[in-house]
Amino acid sequence: MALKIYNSLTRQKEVFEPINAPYVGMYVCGPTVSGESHLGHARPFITFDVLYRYLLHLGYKVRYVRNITDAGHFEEEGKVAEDKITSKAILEKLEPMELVQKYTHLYHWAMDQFNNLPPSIEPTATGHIIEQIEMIKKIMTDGFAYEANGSVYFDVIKYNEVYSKKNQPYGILSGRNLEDQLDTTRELDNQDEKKNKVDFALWKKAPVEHIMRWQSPWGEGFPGWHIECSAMATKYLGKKFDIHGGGMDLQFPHHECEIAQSTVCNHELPARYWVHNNMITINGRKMGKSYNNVVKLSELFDGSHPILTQAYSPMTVRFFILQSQYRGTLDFSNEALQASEKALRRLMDAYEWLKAQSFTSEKKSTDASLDQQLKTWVNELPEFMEDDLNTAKVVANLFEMVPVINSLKDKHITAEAVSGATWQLVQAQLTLFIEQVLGIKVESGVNKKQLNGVIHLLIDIRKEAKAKKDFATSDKIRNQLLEMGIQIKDEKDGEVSFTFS
RNA sequence: UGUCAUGUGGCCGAGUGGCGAGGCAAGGGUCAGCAAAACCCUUAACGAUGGUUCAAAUCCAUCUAUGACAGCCA
Repeated sequence: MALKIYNSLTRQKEVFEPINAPYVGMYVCGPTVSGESHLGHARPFITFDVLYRYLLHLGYKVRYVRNITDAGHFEEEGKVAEDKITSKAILEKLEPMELVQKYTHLYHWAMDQFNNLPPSIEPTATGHIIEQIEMIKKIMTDGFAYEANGSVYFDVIKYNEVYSKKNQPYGILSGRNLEDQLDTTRELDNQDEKKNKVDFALWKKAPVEHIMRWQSPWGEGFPGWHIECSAMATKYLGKKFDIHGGGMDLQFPHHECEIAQSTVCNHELPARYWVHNNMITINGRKMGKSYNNVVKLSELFDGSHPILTQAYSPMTVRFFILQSQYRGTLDFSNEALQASEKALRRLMDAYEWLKAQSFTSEKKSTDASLDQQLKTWVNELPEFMEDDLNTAKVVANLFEMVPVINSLKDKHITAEAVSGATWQLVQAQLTLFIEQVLGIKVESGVNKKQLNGVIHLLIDIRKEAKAKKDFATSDKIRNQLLEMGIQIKDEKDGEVSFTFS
């Protein structure tokens, strides 16, 4: 069976065939580091992490490029032309790059919490200004962009005229036609610079107060929103690469514009497979500032957002996301997260127990149908992954096996019911799919507060033992704690303290 | 308003026309000093109305509700 993924470009599931096997190039749009990452960011990065992991598992040599947008773009194109990062920096009295650094660190921290593998290359927009300028120059030379008052715009109408004849109209990815947009695009103020309202900026002239600015053939300014991804993808993955990923909200206009830019420069569609994850909603609503329901990842992990009734661990959130297929919307609620938390614990308890067992392959099975059923569940795991990353089905099968494992643990079934070889297969495949493919790691459920409580309890028991002159017990507690790296010390005043070594 | 999606049991979510995924919750039972866990069993859904079909959650049409995009957004 071969890996099939849904290609937004062709609107169907397609068998994945790399251009240049075993090499695979994958580009995923990363975050704008003008603020802290929120729950919405978690989905694409976890989704594409799983795709990355699965491609690696299949034996591909993957170059995974995920950018960091640190240049800031216009909040409202044409109207205010204000740099998001700069404006926030003034509010916080931080240098723009200081702010970028701060949020980049926080973003990396969150990615690490989720157990996402780092990408192969993580280029920044500000590190590729030259490449972006070169690309814009090329687009202008070919006549698909024009300068107006120090800014450069992409000529969408002209592009559409020329490339419609080559079966590649503007709107090829999003399924929009240009005529509709010309009719319905809202009239924004101050658009006189553009020949047409559908045109988008490649380079923007920097207003005097703008801190982030670079010298260009058109004066001082900063790059437009879309050009960075085209420039960096081309630089690191070539003119044509395998997979381009991102959130569904980026499909239009961002990815559409990327296609137009790259096509003009490189004379071909930049990527073969366009993969888009769907959005996360909160209690049925989209996350957005106006709804006051944007949950930052740090708030999610410590439960500090008012919408949350408790904290949720990174693995709970990861598991929650993987319980659905990436192309559907996923509704977040406390109830749903709590369900995931409990479910994950049950799954991992069973898995960890099984992992610690040893089986000998000589043992024959006494329950052939159960033996066969386990093999079937395990063998279906790759099939589900290869059907457009149906992690929901993978998880469902994992849960089918939990009662069997627990029955073995509680001796409701005998160890001989299933052959040793099958148990070994189950062990190996569960490790592969839970840890490697889904990227779920064992979380220690014990926090410091609980641990301290336990130590105090042991200290109390030791005190009681000493009072009864049961020194065997008291020494056992002290010595074994010491072996675990916890040293308890009897103070002169009779109090007991402890330190972790 | 345009474009595109979506509507599955109390909640979250899979579903490739043909014996009702899975998780959480709920009810009953086994086990058990109590509790928890675990195991077994049970309940329950396919937005509405038509249509195609031997057979539809699944295909078609209309309606309805919700959402996304069209300006930033994962």
